[in-house]
Amino acid sequence: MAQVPVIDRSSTTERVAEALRGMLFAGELSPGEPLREVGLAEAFDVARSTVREALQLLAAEGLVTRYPNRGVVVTELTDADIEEIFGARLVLESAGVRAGVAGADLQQVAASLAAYARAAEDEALATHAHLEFHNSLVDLLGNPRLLASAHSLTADLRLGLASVERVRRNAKDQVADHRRLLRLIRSGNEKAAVAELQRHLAAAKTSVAARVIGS
Amino acid sequence: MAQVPVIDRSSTTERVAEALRGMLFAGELSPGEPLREVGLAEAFDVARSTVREALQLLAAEGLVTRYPNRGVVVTELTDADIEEIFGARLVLESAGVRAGVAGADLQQVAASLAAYARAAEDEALATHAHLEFHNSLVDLLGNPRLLASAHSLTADLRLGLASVERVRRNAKDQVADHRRLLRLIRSGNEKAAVAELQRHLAAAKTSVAARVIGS
DNA sequence: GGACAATGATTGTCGGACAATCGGAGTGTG
DNA sequence: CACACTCCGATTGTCCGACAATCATTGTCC
Repeated sequence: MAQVPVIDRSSTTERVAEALRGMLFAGELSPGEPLREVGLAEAFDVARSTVREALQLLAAEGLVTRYPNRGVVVTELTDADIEEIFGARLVLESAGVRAGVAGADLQQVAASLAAYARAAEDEALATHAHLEFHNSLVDLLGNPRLLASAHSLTADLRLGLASVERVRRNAKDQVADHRRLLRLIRSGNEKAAVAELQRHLAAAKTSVAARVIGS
Repeated sequence: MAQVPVIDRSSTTERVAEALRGMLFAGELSPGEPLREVGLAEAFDVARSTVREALQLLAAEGLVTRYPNRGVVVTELTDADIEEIFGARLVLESAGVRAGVAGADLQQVAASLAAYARAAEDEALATHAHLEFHNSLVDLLGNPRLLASAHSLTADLRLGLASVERVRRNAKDQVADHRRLLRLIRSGNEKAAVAELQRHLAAAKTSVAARVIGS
């Protein structure tokens, strides 16, 4: 069978959810902003029930929060949330790093790092590529369920970051930071690699917390 | 304010989902069994849209699986699923064990073990208490998101176990097994504690796999 | 000024409707 | 008999309209 054009077989609900995800990550919707069912239904020209299902999907992913009888709002990250997210990431990613040190194939991690380096100039792309590198560490465990958890965690973070003006450090430095981590994994020194990851995440956490809180 | 009876403020959707969860864990619905929207709507005497929302909730939890245009069936665990679940549990629970060795408060773990010991005689209760003990290990990390992941993993397992006749080992032995793990955590020997957990989970995995596959 | 009642907006739930899709039964063809 | 095709019933996906329940807010009264 030769090249066949891809047919979109997704449901309306899924397409609405995807559209909202895009708006969320693009920062077009700010944390705390209410998402009204009727308004969205009219805007997308779909039925209210379809919007409800899409919102429930996003709620399950943690991107939006449902307040019973009062509607859905874009999830707002508290400092406790940020603490939790980075704590969970440390658990998952350090497990991935250990797997890497123990011999898991690092090809995908290297590819993610290269993609990150290429995207470093573009703000929006860089954030995505950066988090994908971290997720690729978790993927060293070869466990789809853990990878899904990691994706969920980083998605929540993107949510908080999208709406904030980017005062990021020199992009080159950022990439170099991650290159060092990969080098440590390759060196086989588990202690050092995990310690570097921990240091990196701790720094990122304070950076994120400073930007998100009180916004 | 004196004793006030608790008012059920849950939505109809949530109550339907809870009812289905109960039936799932009780084994009244077998893996692979289709859940028809109209049938459930009539059985619970609610609207079809309400059933749809409840099913979407359960699908997000992984208890049921949605096949587009063909409906929802009780999730069937393949051997790959079991591999994944136990792999993920090892990551989460070993992280919890490390936190315990490092000094996290073990009171809740001890309480879960005691509850397990009390419930050991009743088949259904014991399964639940057993998994709650393991979840309490993850809770040593003090991270609600990781605890939620652990709950999701063990819930999926209960699903597979509920429908299978229980050929379990002597309950006393089971409890003693876990008591040993707690003792190792208290001893402060990280290596030994993690190794014991790994051994325990590996044994459980083969036991579960033998019971679930080909059912 | 604060308890309280009226109001308006929004969600939660219901019922019915219909097109799209799927699996399977039946039919024909080689 | 194996295979391809068509038709059909069952079920889901999506839409619409309706209404009670709930909440935040505004306005009222003492």
